[in-house]
Amino acid sequence: MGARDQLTGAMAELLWERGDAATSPRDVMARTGVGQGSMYHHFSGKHELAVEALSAVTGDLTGVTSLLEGEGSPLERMKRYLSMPRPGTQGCRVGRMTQYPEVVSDAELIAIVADAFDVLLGRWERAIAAAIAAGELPANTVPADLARTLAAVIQDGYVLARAKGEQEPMDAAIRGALSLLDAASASAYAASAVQGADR
Amino acid sequence: MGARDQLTGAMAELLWERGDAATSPRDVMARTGVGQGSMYHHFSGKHELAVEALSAVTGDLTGVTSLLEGEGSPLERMKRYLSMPRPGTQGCRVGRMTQYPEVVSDAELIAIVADAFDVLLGRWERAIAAAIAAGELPANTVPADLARTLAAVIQDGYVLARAKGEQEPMDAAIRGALSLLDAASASAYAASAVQGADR
DNA sequence: GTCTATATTTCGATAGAC
DNA sequence: GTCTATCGAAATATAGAC
Repeated sequence: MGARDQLTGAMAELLWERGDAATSPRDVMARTGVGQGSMYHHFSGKHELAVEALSAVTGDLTGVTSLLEGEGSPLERMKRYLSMPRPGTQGCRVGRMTQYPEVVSDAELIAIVADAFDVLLGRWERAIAAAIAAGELPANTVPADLARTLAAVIQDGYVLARAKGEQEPMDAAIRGALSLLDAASASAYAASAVQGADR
Repeated sequence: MGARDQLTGAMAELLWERGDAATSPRDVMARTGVGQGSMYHHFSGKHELAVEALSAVTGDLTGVTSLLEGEGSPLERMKRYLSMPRPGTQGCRVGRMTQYPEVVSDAELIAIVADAFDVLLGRWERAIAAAIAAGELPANTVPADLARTLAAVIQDGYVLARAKGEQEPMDAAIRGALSLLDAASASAYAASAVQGADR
C-alpha cells in the first residue's frame, strides 16, 4: 500500500476517533510511520487530506446502504439493513461530522456529508415505496417521512449510546425501529385482508 | 456581571459554536475582554472552565424541558414543547457534545451530558404516561419507546439541518413528530368512542 | 482580582538534502 | 518520493508587578 493510501486511511480513523480539530498532521504521520516530507508531497496540507479521508468514509457508508437495494423483498432488505451490527459507543462516522464546526463551515467537506445523507435517504425512500407497492407496508405510508424517522432513530441510538458509553441504547433504538416496521406491515396485511373480504 | 460569569458564558457560547477542541482560552478571553491572569485566577485551566460552561448549558436545557411539566393537558404540553423555536442549523447544544471525543473521553464532562438526557427522557416519559392516563394517547403506548422516538426525531432534525445548512429539515422533523402525536391521539379517541358504544 | 510579560510545547507548513 | 531540519504562529500555562 502506498504512502498516500496509508495517510488517507489513518486520517479517516483519526477523524472518527477525535475529529478534525483535534487531529494534527503529526498524529497522522505518527500512525503511519510516514515522514512529514512525504505527506506534504502527496497533499497540499491538512485540509486536502481531510477531504480525501472524508470522501473515503462516506464512500464506505454509501457502500453499506446498498444493502437496501440488494436481494430479497423490500421489507426484508430494510430489516436486514437495520439489523447490521452497529458499534454504538463509537458513534456514526458520517453523522458525527455534522457536529464538527470545522466541517460544517467548510463548503467542500459539508457537501460530501450532505451527499451521503441524500443517498441514504433516497435508498430508504425507494425501498419503502417498493414495500408499499408489494403490499408489505400500508398504502398511506409516506416514504419520505418514514425514511426520515428510521434514519433518525438510528442516529439517536448513536447519540445516546455515546452519552451513556453503552451499546444498549443503540440496540434499543434498532429494536424500536424493527417493531415499528413490524406493526406497520401487520396493519398492511390486515388491511388487504379486509379489502379481500369486501369484494 | 463578574469576570467569572462572563468567562463561563463566553465559553458556553464557543463550546456551541466551535466545540471544545477548537476553542482556546485566548478565544474566551478575546470575547470577554477579560485578561489572562483573571482567567487563571478564577479557573485552574481550560478544563475546569469547560466543566462549568457545560453545566450551565445543560442547565438551560433542563430549564426548557420543564415545559413538559407545566400548565395544560399532557398532550398540550408535549405539543407546546415540540413547537418551541429551534434554530436547526446551529445544532443541539447538548446532543452535539456526545460527538466530541474530548467530551466523551472525559468522565466529568460526559456525566453532565448523560444526566441532562436522563432528565429529558424522564420528563417525556412522565408526560406520555400522563397523556395515556388522561385518554389522550392509546393505552398500548409504551412511554419509554415513544419518548425515545420523539427525542430521536428532534435530534435528527438538528443533524440534517446542519448537514444541509437549512432550517427546513428541522421544521419537517417537528411536523412529523406532531403528526405522529396527532395520529396516535386520534386513535385513542376512536378507541374510547368504540368502548363507549359497546356499553 | 486584574494586568503584562514570559515559558514551553505543539501546530501547520516550508526548505532543501538525498 | 522520502527524509531531516527548521520556521513562525498559536496553544496552554506560569510568574510576578500592581
